[in-house]
Amino acid sequence: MKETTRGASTARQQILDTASTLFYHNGFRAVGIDTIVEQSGVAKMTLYRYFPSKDDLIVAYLERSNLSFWDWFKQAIAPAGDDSHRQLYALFEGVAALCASPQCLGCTFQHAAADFPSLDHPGHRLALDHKRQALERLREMAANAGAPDPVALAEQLLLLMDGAFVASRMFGKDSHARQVTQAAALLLDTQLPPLH
Amino acid sequence: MKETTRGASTARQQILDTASTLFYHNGFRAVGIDTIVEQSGVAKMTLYRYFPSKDDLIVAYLERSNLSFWDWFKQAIAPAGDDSHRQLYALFEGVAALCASPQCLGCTFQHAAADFPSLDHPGHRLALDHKRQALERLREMAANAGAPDPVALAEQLLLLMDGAFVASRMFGKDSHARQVTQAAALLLDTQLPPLH
DNA sequence: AGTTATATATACAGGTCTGTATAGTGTCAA
DNA sequence: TTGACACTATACAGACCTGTATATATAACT
Repeated sequence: MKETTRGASTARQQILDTASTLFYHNGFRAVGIDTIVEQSGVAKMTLYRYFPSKDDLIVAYLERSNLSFWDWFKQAIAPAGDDSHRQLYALFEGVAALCASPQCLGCTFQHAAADFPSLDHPGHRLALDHKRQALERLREMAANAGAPDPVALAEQLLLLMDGAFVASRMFGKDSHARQVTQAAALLLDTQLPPLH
Repeated sequence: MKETTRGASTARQQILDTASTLFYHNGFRAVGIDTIVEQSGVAKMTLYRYFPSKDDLIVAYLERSNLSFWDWFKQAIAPAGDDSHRQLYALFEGVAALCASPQCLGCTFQHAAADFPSLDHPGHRLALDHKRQALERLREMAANAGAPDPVALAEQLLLLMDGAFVASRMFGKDSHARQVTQAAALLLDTQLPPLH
């Protein structure tokens, strides 16, 4: 049998799209199910069919956000080809550009960790997973680029990246997040062998 | 007339202390007035006498948090004496130590900005004010230390500091926030004239 | 003793929240 | 035509939220 009819998947998509915007802009606790129902144009029972609880919806949103992040990540480093050193430069140019875009409101995983302090909550757990993935990916790139201590470099770079997202959330598109490129470049220049 | 009797000020203090812990741990929206009333041991009407609305209580909390931060700041740079260059080193050793302490749960102004996205909300406004003060203070120190571009250096350092607080909130006391000292030192070494 | 200010206890109004219950509509396929 | 399925519309339960109303107790100062 066809497992999804046309209407079924679009309703779910519509709910998730609406919830994403609302969660990202207003925070998880500030957005009620009723608001998502109204703005998505579906019936409440349809929402609860696809997402049995609000937490389930939050989890679906965060999982999709994680995938979106890695799509963005790949695209940001793509111009640098296969050279990890250049990829890291390109990445932090991408971060600055992202934070300068008007629709950027910081990192949703930061907000999830703050909104759900308990480590048991799936929101906090997914936020942690996301940051661990970021650390691992940065470590890998740093190692490929020849860093003597790739773990340390990756951790320092993630500090800058998260700092940039904080700045973006607080100050908007004209924040000091623009300095992330320069700061990352200095860390890279000091801890990587020179570009050949 | 004496404007405050003994009991009056301790009740207000008790309310503010309790609210501080709860807001910092659980977030602003997650904590209800009734919870603060219960845990502080005062009557609800007493709370509303000192703080006519929850927003007023939040404002009082954030203003006191700002003062606490600058107390901590002064104490963190005190061992470095009057030398701005050494003060900046000491500051970021202090940030790493703070983030490594078990009671650290990140920066409450980050949480305020995320919880209250509207720039009109006093919570967001106070968060912005706090970060602007931090930028200005760092710029001043960078200038005193002889930085050719003190604004840029201050902005880069604030990225690191906020990144460290994010790490602390997410990962707890054993986070990559420890790398903030090393990263800041590299930025300082590159952008300040050498220590005499 | 009497006045005033401070704090308590408790109940409640009116709103919002998550999640459920119920009944009905429209569509597609056998 | 019948039945299965996705979706809609609406009402509601039960909890929690902010803020107020009311009546009372306590303590200090005159």
